[in-house]
Amino acid sequence: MRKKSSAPTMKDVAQEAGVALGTVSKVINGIPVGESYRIRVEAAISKLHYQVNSYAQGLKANKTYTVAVLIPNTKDPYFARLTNLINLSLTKRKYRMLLCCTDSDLSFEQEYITMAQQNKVDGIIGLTYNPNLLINPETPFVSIDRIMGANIPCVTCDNFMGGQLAAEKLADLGCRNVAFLRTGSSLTNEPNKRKAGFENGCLARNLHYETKILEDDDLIEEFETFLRERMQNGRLEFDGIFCSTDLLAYRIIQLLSKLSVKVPEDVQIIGFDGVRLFGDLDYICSTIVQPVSDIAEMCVQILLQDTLTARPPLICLPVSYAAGGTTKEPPERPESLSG
Amino acid sequence: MRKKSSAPTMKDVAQEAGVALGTVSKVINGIPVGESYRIRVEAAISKLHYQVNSYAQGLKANKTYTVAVLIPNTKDPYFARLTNLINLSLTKRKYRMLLCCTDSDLSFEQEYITMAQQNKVDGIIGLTYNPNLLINPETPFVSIDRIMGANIPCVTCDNFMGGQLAAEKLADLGCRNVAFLRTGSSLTNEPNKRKAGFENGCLARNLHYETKILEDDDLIEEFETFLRERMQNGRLEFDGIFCSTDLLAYRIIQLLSKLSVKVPEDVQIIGFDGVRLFGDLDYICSTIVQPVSDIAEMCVQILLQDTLTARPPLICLPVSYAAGGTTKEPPERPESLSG
DNA sequence: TATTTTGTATGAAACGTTTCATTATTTTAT
DNA sequence: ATAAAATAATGAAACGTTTCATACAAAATA
Repeated sequence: MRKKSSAPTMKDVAQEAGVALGTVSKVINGIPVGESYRIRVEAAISKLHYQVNSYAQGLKANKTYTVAVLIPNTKDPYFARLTNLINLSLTKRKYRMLLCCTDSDLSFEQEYITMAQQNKVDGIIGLTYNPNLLINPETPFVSIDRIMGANIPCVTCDNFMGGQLAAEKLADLGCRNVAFLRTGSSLTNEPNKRKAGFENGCLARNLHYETKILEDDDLIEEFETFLRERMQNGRLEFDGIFCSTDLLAYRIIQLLSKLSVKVPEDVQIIGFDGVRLFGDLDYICSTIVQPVSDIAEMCVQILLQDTLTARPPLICLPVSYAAGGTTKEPPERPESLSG
Repeated sequence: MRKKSSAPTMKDVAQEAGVALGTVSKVINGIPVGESYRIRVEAAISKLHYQVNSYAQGLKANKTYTVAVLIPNTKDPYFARLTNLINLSLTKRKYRMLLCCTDSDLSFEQEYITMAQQNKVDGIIGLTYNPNLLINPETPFVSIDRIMGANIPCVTCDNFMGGQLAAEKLADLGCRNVAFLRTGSSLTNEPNKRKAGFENGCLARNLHYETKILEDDDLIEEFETFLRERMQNGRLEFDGIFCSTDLLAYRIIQLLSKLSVKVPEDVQIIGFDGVRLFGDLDYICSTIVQPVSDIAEMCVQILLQDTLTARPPLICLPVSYAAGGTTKEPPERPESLSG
């Protein structure tokens, strides 16, 4: 009689151990059984190299211990860090993470949500852009930075306060004439409040300000035109710039270097996100730091807590400021070589 | 009679449409059925908002269309990029990616491999460090940068050639006295060949060289001691340094700035990996660039191809050099603001 | 019209678990 | 020693699919 070629099942284990199916199940799930039974079952398991089939388990339990995370990409260090922290938080709770980089393809976002509803995952954490996502209200969903609907919790940082903080910092550092730059479309997403907060802060400190927004991410060259127009005799009329993200800040700095404008001597720059090199070395620019650990933790906590008690639809976490060399202060060096 | 509260099943659809179970299955799987049947089934599906339960499918098919990716973290931009590209490549093939950041916890690596063997995933792509991983030969596994065993394919770049290239570049740029620095333990992983390649290149070009290796990643401060010892009258005796990774290069540059050694004027530095800011902006240092797209693509290709024909156990992809401002050449600016 | 062939829908069985009503055994009380 | 109660193992049924042998109807042939 040939040995079965496919993987051993609980039935095989039961037979080998000379016990019933239910007994094997109990041993596997840590439910107490008689000493002698447990020993025999364990022996059979290791003899046969038995492994549970989690699909059969999932079929019964309708629970997968898997969460889908939708994120534009992992190349942007902010997203990469967020992903890493969400993964950590999920792992702590014995959950697994199915990662979907939606990149520019908005249809991926819907596809993954559909998948979630096919029981492949227990819930979704999504940083999405597609404005028409169909989310079944039965599917646990936590949104990052975008308000999706009345019953879908959204975790974000205090973007308004962040904008305000940027204005105040620039004022404190001696700026009198500042600009706000942003790329990306004007969806109903929370980060857009950075602008309002900045304006509010400028008014409070009596700062003259101007705003320039490019809807299309790819047309960043237009900022060059904008900045050139604001130059006279090789001098930029702004002495401070607040960029909606660190990525944008970095590109603006490149641009300014091309225009021979010095940072931070001629113009001070503050970004947003708190991006660091290699995740925890230097800040790449002075920046409003998102509490990325807290955001990750909060998303997971809200998603996995089964109590569906009334909860605030919007969880807004505090931001902070960090000097990163693009303002007239000594940059902070988080935990590097402080000898 | 109350409506069932749980999600509708194929049975419900069959009943609603007045057809057999098998017919519903066919419609769902795109197998031709009579026009009138198909229409009725489709109507029932949309009426009931039916979604297939992929756990039941998985149980039958023993196939999950999911691949686990084991990676230390996503904070390191190189890993983040690799993850992103693997995800892209998997998505193209209709596969999903279960991401596991193993971080410092080596036991996670084994846990995920066990999981794969419980049919939660169809295969694994792993960049692992745990030297004692137990991999069932039945489980499709592709290793990155580490040779795991005779029958486990390993994808890597030409690390030896990379080291050689670094030496040659430094020689071409006028260096006469160079150093190789590395952190991390000396496992049997492929990247260790960078050292041999570098030494080989130095010998070929008649460069004087020295090597300093720190087994423990956290003791990077010891490089400070090392470099201080190699200084006389405020002048470093090396005019070129090759670092085993861009991360290390970056930290060495910080260190040198503290010692008032100028890069690239006093000492030229070459790293390894090809890390760029935000994934595709500037190189953060002059570097040996890994063909990260090809590595990702190759891993997926090898993992998913069902033909188990004899294949080379080691796939070695070519590297290239890129100037990034830490050597005496104009840095390359990949696709940024080339106005 | 009777018979064979072809094409297509049917639904029971199987995948590998977990659950729980039933049965067997041991312990305690009388 | 017997009855009752407590404890623990048993294995059939169910989870929601896919598959495939069977049944049926329509078309083709005699």
